Amino acid sequence: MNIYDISKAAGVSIATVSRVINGSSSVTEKTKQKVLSVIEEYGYTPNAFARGLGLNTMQTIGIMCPDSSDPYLADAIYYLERELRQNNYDSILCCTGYQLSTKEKYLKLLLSKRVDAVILIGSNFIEANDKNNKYIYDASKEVPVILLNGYLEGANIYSTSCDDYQAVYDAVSSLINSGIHKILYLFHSLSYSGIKKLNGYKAAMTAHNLELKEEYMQQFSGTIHETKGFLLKLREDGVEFDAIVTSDDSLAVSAIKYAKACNISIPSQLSIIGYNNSIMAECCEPELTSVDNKVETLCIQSVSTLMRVFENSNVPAKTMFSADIVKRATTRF
Amino acid sequence: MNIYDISKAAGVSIATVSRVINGSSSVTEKTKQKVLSVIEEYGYTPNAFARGLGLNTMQTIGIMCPDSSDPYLADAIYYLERELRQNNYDSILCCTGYQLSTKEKYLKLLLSKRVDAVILIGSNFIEANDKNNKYIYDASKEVPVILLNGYLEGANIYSTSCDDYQAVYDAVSSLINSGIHKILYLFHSLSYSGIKKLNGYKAAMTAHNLELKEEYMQQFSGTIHETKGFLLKLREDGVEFDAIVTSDDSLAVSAIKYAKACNISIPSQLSIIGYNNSIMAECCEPELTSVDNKVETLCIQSVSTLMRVFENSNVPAKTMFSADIVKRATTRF
DNA sequence: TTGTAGGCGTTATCAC
DNA sequence: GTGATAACGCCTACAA
Repeated sequence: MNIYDISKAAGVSIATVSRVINGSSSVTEKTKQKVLSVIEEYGYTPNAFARGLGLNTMQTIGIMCPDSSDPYLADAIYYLERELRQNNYDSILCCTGYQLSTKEKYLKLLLSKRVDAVILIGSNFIEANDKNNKYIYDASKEVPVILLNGYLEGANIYSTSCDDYQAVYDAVSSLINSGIHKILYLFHSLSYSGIKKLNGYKAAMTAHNLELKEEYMQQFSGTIHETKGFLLKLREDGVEFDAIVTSDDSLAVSAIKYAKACNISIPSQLSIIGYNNSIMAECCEPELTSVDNKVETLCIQSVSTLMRVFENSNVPAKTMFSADIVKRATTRF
Repeated sequence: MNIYDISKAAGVSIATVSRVINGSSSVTEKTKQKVLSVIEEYGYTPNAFARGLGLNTMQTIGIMCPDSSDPYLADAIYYLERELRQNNYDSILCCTGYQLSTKEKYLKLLLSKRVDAVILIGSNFIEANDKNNKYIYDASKEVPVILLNGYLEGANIYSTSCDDYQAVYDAVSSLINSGIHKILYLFHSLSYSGIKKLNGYKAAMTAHNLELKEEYMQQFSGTIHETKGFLLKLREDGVEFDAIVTSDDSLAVSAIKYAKACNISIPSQLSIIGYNNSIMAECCEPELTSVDNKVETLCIQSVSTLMRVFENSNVPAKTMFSADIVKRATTRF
């Protein structure tokens, strides 16, 4: 069932059928109705591949993220998909894991499918060594590249992010102002935003004349229970702290488990601040004070930016939102 | 840059170029190398739309789910995408929400994009009133339909599910055998698997000669805190229970919050069993005993079933796995 | 307002 | 082993 069959059945040319389908210019109401009724009768649907071939687009955006089951990234995917669909775009999802080689491979693959743009969720895509970002620059030569919570300077690259530096700076400052000085900063990785968060911690400590100790800046990746074990080990090794600020809610949940295991009471003896304000922050006990970095806002903005890029509007290459801190029960302020 | 440009530069015909690209039949090693080097030089990538038009496939599967930010569904999406990609298929994600009209609309939309198959995650797509499932039967006339945790009988419809009935039956029986008789069953919806779970509860109670009270079968949808409020209200209204079995981990987390609020100790005074064994089960305190309904297994099986359908292998229309109960700290057994 | 014809870039079927 | 050439189904100048 194609446009020829319809044209034959309706007694018009394929051009007219096409015009009706695309609601385009001047077609007599009468012929239009005729065609529509035939289309209805035969249950005809235009072939998206043929259309794609001609128009060189299938209205599809590639969404890449390391791991769609991470609650924070899952949220982002949800909002992005919703916004894109509202603009008549489909989303091809691609979970890359955290390896550079796989990211490169999958980004190429996505481009070979001729997506109209690519959205990279999370700063894990930006490598510290800039020459490893070549795959992103390469992509930007073909389609617009949208970075969510990452930043890279380049033509056709647009980034929307949250001010992670300031967020951690504020969180740490709040703790210090409430009289807590021994603050451990626990993080997953030194991705683009990972570095900004760490710098926020450093700056806040320094600004308040507190010594920056290596032992207070700990990187760890593992399950919730492995992370708990890591903290127990730290304590055994004599590292003392009255607060833990983390780069991710799951690390903060681990911190709560750690406190439980040691009979340390929260927040009187230990304050904890998470990051992302994900569902995990509400599941734990006590409920977690967490930085809300505005995923929904970021996603809405990203898609809106992309649509404006498609329209050739003048679009800023970088947009930044400030974060909020959602106070719950793991802090005293 | 298309196949003509390459053929010209390599001094061969487009047919030969095509053969080289697709690694197909007899091409001299020499001409093959010649073509490959030209392709390399020009950085040529075949046009996926044109290929799609000819082959009538772009190796793409539509994945539908009500809400990709739900931790359980997010897991499923992750595993499905991974398995599909291993089989050289892309995934178009489509979050439909819970409204029938939207599900219908989006399923049609997906089909109009000419996906090779559709995977529906979760039993929310199966309507109790079978005539409302017409949209699924319609879809199955065009492409294979894979149901994950749902069941519908029909040609070209394949379902992979977890034995929810037995899982709840076993969970409730375990409680009863440990001496607990006042068991509240709390659930979100009466979807296909929702009904099976409820029936599992009923059967277990009946099998142990316990009265089936309406007040012990409660349906509620809301946030974690709203659900906590609902349980508090139930208690105020005089409903007494020593255990809460839920259809979803988030409900179980709410139950924990409820117990906390009433100073009821877990599990000595109140046992709680969740469902899905999602990340939430490990975040809460005490950690949640939860039914593991094997998402990863379900996803692997679903994709493998689909691939066999594509090969025209003989494939069973229905596959069912049994669930496990993961014992943590909210139960005494 | 409507129709004709060419182009989009492949793959596949023939001949040679 | 390789090369013409016809689909695949749509959109869109251009012509009528």
